Amino acid sequence: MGKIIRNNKDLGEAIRLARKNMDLRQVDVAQKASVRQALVSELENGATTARLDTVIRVLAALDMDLSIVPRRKATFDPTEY
Amino acid sequence: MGKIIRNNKDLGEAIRLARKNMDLRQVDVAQKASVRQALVSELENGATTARLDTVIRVLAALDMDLSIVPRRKATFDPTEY
DNA sequence: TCCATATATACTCTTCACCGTATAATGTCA
DNA sequence: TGACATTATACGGTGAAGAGTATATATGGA
Repeated sequence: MGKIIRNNKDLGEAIRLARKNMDLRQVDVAQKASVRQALVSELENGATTARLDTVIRVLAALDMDLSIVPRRKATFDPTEY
Repeated sequence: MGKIIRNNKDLGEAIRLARKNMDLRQVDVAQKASVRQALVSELENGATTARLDTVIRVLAALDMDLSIVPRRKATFDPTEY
């Protein structure tokens, strides 16, 4: 169903996508989640390994939830190294 | 579908449940995830705010994945304060 | 091209997640 | 109840997440 997150790159893509879909700026998300705009930028670019509470707050700002699901084979990604 | 995670308590419960279901000890999970047994204990008890990569590794050791889903109303929990 | 807005990067500082290690507390079972 | 297995807690050390703040780069109109 939802997007599987196995690294910060996955997370960053998901966050940016969700933000664009809601037509929000990084500052807006940052405010809602009580973090810096800089952090949102870093997260979207997969530049940092965030803490769980941070991820949850940012996702909440984007009306998303973290969820735990049984593992399935990852969808094939030719760009993966 | 999967269990929604909105705080470390949610995470801890999910981890412990999954571990029990697989009939594993904390040490086993710890080894698989390359963390200390102590950390698994702390996570299960919601005693710490873990980092995303840690959560992912521990969940992977339990054949689980993190996933992002659109937010829905939380299921009613009478024990919530 | 100039200007405004948006995003990325930089720097110092503080806090805390996690480590290694050890041990206390709790369960389990003969 | 005693021996063993499992889980919880303790403690000093280290690295990095995130804050605050400032500024350097895009990006997009007029």
